[in-house]
Amino acid sequence: MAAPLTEAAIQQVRQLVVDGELVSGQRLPPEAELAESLGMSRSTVREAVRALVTLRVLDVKRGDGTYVTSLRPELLLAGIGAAADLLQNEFTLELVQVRRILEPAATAMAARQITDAELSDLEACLHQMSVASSHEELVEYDEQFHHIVATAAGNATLASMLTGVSSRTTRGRAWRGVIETSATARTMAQHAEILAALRARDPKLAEAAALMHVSTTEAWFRTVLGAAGR
Amino acid sequence: MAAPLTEAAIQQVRQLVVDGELVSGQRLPPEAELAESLGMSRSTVREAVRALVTLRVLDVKRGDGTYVTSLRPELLLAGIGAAADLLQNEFTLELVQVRRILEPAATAMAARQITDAELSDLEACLHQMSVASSHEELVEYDEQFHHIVATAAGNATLASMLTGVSSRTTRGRAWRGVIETSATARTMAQHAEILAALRARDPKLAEAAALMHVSTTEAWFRTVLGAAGR
DNA sequence: ATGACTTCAAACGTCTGATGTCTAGCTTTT
DNA sequence: AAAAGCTAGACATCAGACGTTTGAAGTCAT
Repeated sequence: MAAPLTEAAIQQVRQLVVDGELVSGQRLPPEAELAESLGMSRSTVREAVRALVTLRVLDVKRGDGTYVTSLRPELLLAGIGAAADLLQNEFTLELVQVRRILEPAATAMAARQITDAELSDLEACLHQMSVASSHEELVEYDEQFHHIVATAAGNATLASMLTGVSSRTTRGRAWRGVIETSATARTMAQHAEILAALRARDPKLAEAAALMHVSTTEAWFRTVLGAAGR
Repeated sequence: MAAPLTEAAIQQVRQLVVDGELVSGQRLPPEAELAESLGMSRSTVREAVRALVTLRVLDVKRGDGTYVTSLRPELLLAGIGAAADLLQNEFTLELVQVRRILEPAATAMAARQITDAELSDLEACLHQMSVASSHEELVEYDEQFHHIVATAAGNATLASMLTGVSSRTTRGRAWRGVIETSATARTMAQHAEILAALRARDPKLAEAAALMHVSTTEAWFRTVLGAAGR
């Protein structure tokens, strides 16, 4: 049979992490040693390490060594965002649908435990959006707004996944739609409604406000993709 | 500044895919040509290719060439499952919580459009589970059951994410709990209830049945992690 | 003794070139 | 025309060399 040595190396090192023989923050043996102990050349080990770096399991510090990352959800699930950007148009609506499920749930959770500091941050975001002078700025603070809400839900895994499905490109396209349809005022109002619900610590209301917001985005994509897409 | 050539190569090739210059199924130039056109050595190009293979963007066929994958959600989001297995115990509960959000929603969607063939498959799974003779077999058919439901929801992106958060290790641990607490009969009954709701094409009921099921799992993990975990 | 500067060994980053192995497609044979 | 064998091209792996960066030990002036 074939000899996918690199793949084997990836699995072996990965297994060391799963089994707890390599813990978060720990330093790996130098590439040369690893190569010898795994019975392969340094090039092959490097390819394996590169793969695990891509998965955010390892972190290489040049001139120093290779370390195991914190293995936190924010890192390991960051790939979702990258993946979302690569999905074809065909799946844009699917992404929004997932967001439609996650965002209301997360917003409801946030309503139960959001801090005053986070509420202030949200208000600041809202203000920045209202005075934004460029499309990029608008998207930037919109992203920040939703990220704060997701984080306030107190579930890092959920927050990472939600952030991932709300990738920047999708968000950018949605805002272009908002502007084209002169719905900026309405969208801003929706954000204000979400903030108000959170401030009132009203989970049900927050859930509803978030659903309204995502649904607007969904409707926009449905018309665009339905008309031009295919 | 530093010269992360490999990283640059990854981004460049990735950008070619995003920009549509490399479409799904297309073959890339040979490593040698790529190296020359990107102005770097073959080793470096290989590391970049390896990274993109890990992300399931490229697929290397030895002796033949390197191709762009289908870029479907099942591929690009498969990493979620791998990531879930690497998450520390600390985040197990977070994963279950996400599943608690996604699974009822997906099950409700499935109730609206599941096919008769899929219903038959589910029944077959259920039967296999009832006569399973080993722990592995049980987990196997349980996994299959939920995967069919997720797929029947008609959203490949959602299905991939749901499958990802229901990683095999987590599922295995949950079943161990089911057996330890002699709750096998009850768990089987819950699956039957989900199937019944789907068969009745009753979204609300299906949602409720799925929520009940996931909540049982969540409760189990809460006791285990609360007691021994820390 | 303290702080800043210098030196240096270790480790990663990149390149080169050679050899092994596999695949697809063509050629030959039947 | 179908099956067996052959070959060019492409990936897999290896070995070795050299460049760059980093952290820390060591040095020196204050």
